[in-house]
Amino acid sequence: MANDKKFVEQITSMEEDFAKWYTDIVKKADLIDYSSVKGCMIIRPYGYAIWENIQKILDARFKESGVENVYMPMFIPESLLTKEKEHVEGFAPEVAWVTHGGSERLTERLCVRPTSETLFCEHFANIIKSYRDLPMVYNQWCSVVRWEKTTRPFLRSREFLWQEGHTMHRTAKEAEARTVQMLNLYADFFEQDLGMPVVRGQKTEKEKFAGAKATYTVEALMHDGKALQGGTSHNFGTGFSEAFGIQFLDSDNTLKYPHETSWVVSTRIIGGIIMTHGDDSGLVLPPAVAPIQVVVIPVQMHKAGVLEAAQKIADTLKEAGIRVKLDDSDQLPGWKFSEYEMKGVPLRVEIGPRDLQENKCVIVRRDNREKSFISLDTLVESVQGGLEALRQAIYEKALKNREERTFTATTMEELVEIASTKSGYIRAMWCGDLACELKLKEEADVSSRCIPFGGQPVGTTCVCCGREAKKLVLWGKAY
RNA sequence: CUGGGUGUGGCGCAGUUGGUAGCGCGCUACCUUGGGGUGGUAGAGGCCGCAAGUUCAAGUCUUGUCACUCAGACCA
Repeated sequence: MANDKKFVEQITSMEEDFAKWYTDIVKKADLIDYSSVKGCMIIRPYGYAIWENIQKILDARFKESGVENVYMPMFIPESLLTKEKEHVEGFAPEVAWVTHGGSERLTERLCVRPTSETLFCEHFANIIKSYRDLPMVYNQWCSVVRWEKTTRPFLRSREFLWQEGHTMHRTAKEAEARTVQMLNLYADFFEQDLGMPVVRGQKTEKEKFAGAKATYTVEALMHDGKALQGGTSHNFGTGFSEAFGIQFLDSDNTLKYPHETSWVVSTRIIGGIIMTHGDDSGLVLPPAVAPIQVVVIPVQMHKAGVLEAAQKIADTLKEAGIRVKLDDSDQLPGWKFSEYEMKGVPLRVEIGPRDLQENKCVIVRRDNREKSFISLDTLVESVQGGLEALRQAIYEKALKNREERTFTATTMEELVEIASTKSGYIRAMWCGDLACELKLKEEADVSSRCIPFGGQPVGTTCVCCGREAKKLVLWGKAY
């Protein structure tokens, strides 16, 4: 039953204006509302449910890997924040300060946490005494505040939700292993659950986290060819330990500094989901995090038996552990189709009088709108199969987009040419010098996204200066 | 922070040489329709972002300010 009718236009098309398309979706899919404080957004039930699903999946995996959840205060005294030099320099420009309690001026101003390394470190210094106290593998789910100049829902807001893991280890080797372990955990989550292909790699000195020894990243490519850092995992070495005087007595009876790691994902990944999978009809949600995985829409629901049949379908799916919603509101079916497409519900089940007689229903996939008529006897299998097929299809589509948008440059002219005419990743060799990185920014307006793990060299000399190069870097424009 | 755009019922907009606010969608009720936003009837809803100024009179002119938004710089 081919359907070539025009679909209702309710949002700006991607082609026309990607940024406007994005904000249209965020609003029309009921994910957020703006608040009276610039850059602070209200995450509405549908948007928050996505975050809750993300939390549920990640939290379970964290705990499987030995993570314990804690909660740290939201205020950091100025003296504490400034203990690690690189760290404070990285964050000072964008922290919000509390200067008064009631009407009284505080003797020391407090910053609203932009991140909690310093708080964790202060605490670790108090509780770590012996090698027997290690490793310490903590995480917290909270919000942080960064006074950004320009803001965009999910992508850059002044307050945002995240998780921040902070761990302390006896040896450098163990800390490095944890850093990589968490990076891989994120990568699996992105690829398997969110259907977002990622590149695992290391950040350059310039792009790494303030105070870190090494920063690893999973980089995703959005539909418009801009990169988004999905998750990040840092190895701090002993830098913070030394700054905060965290020491433990090792089994050889000498005092040592523990090795620290930190790893983060934020609500920004919701923006990533939108910009990876969405289309001109709205959101497309990966089943793993979709608040509603299947919507059941009765057609001619006042005819005998229709609503009952729809209810039975919903009940059957719910029993099978599928998140299902029956929409028996008095909106017209066509209206409902558009509504749930905007909200990115992966599968739609239609049931009407015609299907009843034949013990059938219609399943429609959100990503390609393919309709199939299925027997009610195999409903659960068909729906599960449909969800799985969609999961794979959106991953493949995103992967194809990335492949089509990954270019290679061996000369500066080539790189500038690509950067000015195309949008995506540019693979190019780099000597490791900051000057060349800055020059690429200057001349091609690209930044280094990461040094991919196992990246195959595309040459032997730096694309910028011509000196010997060993590292392949993915360059691009980022959110 | 720099530069551009926009602020008028919930949303999208109109509003002429200054004369005291209108349209579409949505919302409410009823009818109708129902496999891609059905059609109709009757309603509710506005200190025109905020503050000064000019004027007999300001949505309209002036200045300031705030917010949203886009493009940069910066960051998850």
